[in-house]
Amino acid sequence: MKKGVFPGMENLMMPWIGKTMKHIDLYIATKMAEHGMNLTRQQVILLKILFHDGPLPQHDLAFLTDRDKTSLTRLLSTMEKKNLVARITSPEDKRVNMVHLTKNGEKVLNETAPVLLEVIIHMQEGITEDEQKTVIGVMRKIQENIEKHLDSCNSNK
Amino acid sequence: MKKGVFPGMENLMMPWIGKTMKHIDLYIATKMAEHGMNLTRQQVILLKILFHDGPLPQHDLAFLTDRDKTSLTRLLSTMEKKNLVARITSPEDKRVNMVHLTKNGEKVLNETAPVLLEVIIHMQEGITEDEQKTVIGVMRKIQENIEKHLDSCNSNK
DNA sequence: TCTATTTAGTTGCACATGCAACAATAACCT
DNA sequence: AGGTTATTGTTGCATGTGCAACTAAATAGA
Repeated sequence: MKKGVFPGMENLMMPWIGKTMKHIDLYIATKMAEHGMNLTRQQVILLKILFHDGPLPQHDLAFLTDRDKTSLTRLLSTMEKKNLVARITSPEDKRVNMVHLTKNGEKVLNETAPVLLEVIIHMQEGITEDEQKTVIGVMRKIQENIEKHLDSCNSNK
Repeated sequence: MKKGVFPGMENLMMPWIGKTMKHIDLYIATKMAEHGMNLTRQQVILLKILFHDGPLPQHDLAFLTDRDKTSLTRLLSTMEKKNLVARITSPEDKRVNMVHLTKNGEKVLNETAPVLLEVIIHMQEGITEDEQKTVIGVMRKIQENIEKHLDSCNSNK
């Protein structure tokens, strides 16, 4: 039996993108586990952002990562349990939680870097710069298209 | 604040692919909801496969959709609750559940088709055939790369 | 034949995601 | 000042995902 060919969908990007992303997530998790780390792609990205752009309110983190605030709440809860980040209520605005990278979080991020680099290099083998640019351009275009059509739906209401 | 630019990751495909897929899933869910349907991308794909390739064991469905058998178990449970599919134990091999598309599932799939077509057309606006082929080729290549490296890891053990 | 292994499917646990509804706080505005 | 509105974050509920461990059934092998 052939694997992964949906009837009438062989030439569509959508199924390919979805499946590839699933593979990437699994590969990252596997590689992390190999190095004794228990981190998801999403967690690494959050660590990276916090390292570069310092303590940030949850609202900003959700915006930057294009994630629903409720998803971020739970992602942070997971990471807080692992002592990667810390929530500190802002004194100026008691509604706001400033999210800090902990010492441990910084240490883990550093250990993560070479593993992630290896993953990226492996994934990109045999793919040209031009192809990568095309892929990024198309992804951007798809997102623009979706936002455009979602907006026009909303304005119809 | 700029949205969606991870420090040092602007030129990597990975974050773009992940985010695009999230947008696609949301767009599909929104469009389905607009037409009074409550279906995810994953459910539609399963319906499509069952329609074309008839009743199938869960094992085969998991293999075809490149999904862990446990994920499929729960995906089917959701769909069974909605009366889209039915599990029927095979008389020849009592371990096997043959998954059937129900009458309702077939009806829903038919209603789904035009909506899905619209979504695909919207998403692809302004993207050339060549670009799509490149994207699919790159996705396939990434998956091959990952499988290759995962295999070599396993054989090292 | 009778045990050992393999196979198909489920369940517990952990993780990620979004919508609706909610509480707490701040800002706005009359 | 005081009520209304907006903002920030959490929780309930639903969905999808995978690994480890399990049950039940079939198959292989001694």
